[in-house]
Amino acid sequence: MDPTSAHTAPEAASYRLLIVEDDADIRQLLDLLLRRTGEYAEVRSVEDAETALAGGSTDAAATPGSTDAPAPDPAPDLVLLDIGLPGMSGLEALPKFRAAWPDAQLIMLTIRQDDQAIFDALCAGADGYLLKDTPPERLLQALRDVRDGGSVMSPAVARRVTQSFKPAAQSPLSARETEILALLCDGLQYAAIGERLFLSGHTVRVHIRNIYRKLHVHSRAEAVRKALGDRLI
Amino acid sequence: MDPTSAHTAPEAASYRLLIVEDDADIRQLLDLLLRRTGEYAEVRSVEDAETALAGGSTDAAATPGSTDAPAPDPAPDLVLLDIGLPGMSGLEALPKFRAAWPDAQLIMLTIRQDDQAIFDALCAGADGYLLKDTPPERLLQALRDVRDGGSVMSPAVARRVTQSFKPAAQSPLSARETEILALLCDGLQYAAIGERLFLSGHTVRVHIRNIYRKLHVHSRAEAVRKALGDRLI
DNA sequence: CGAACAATACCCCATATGGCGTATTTCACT
DNA sequence: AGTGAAATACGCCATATGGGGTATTGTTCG
Repeated sequence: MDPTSAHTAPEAASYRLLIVEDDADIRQLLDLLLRRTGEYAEVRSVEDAETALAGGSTDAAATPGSTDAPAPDPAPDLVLLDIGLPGMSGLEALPKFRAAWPDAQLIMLTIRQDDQAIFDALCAGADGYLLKDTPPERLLQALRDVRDGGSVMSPAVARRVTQSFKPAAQSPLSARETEILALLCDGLQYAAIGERLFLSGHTVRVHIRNIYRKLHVHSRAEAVRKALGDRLI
Repeated sequence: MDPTSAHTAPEAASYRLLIVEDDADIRQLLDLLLRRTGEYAEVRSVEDAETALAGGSTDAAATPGSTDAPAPDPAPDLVLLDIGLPGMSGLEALPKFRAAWPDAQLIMLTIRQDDQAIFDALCAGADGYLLKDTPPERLLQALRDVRDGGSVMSPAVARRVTQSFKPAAQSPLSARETEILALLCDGLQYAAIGERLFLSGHTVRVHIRNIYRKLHVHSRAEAVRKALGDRLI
């Protein structure tokens, strides 16, 4: 029943963490928190993406057990990545991390919760998105969820994401126009749409003309883009 | 620090739950679990969507405090909705619930974790998606997150969702073709694309022809649909 | 070294598209 | 009773589109 122990397998194989966070205080706090759990074979924390990709370790001194041998740093299994980094931003770093460690779980850990950052990160291939105000217990739980093959999003982030799937609140289009727009998105041409709906091609054309006017577009390509982007269909 | 008390405001205003679940055992278990917290002004549980929308209560007998007056059932603030319901499915019920209670949070609580169910539900306007194997403590935490304005997804569900944002693993298109496809999605025509890329319209046309062949489409509309749907751009 | 592909550029041509009209009917709202 | 929007249908016409070719130049890979 204890939520902190649920799903916590008896120390799965070696599992390596990498923290990329420029703020020294937060970085060391995270480093300490995650080390203390004893759940991870390695916790490495660096201050920027360049260092992470180069293999260096900012807080190496905080790891008494490690030798000074420049171990060829095995791939991390999970990366906690800040967005607001000096130099290469977390968003720019995402694809590079993905290329460097294809099997690593890349989790954003940032203060930003605007749509821009969230969807940029997800579209760049982030496997999760946590906010920095996540309480320690929940952060640990989230990382366990990721280790178990799941993904995680802070509730505020999940809200943005679920909202993004919702159909447009109010479409400027009539029911008939929406119906025709859907067929247009399927690539059907005037006559074909007409056959489906038992209309003349002329009528379909008028409808599409009205759709273009209402959506402020001038071509099928733009109409399809807007229809899919704004979830009009 | 206790994760079960974090974010739990001192009994916010009245907050009503509605559970729609056909399995009597599960329904009563949920009902009991949620009532016991004392966090909710009302916990109503019904066995199908029709009953929920009609205002009836299957487990009314389990609510000793309630009178037999047919109260005009105030709108619930949060609905836990199963998908595999007898009669109207949870997916069909979603829009009706949304229409009946525009401000309610509609959270799926189901055993299904296939892409079909998940994305159907989200596209139909679900505010969250939890799996039935969610441990009780985590279910309660999730509902608190929802009450606080967030959304929730079980890790396995969140995984599917985050994956859906990732760019296509391997596109059949060359870099140049991808570039041209992007401009095509913007609604530009041959000549305009050519101007942007310092190409002749003829060349653009050949590229687009090749794109069509590789994507198995025959029109701009289909190409745009596929490009956006498969995240080729 | 040859095959295959990517990228560039041009040709012909039937058809689809989109901008501009007009017109009728129905239905809702004022 | 009138105004407007939606849905139906038709016209003209310049241009864009897509299916079919050919050709040259590189690069890459076996």
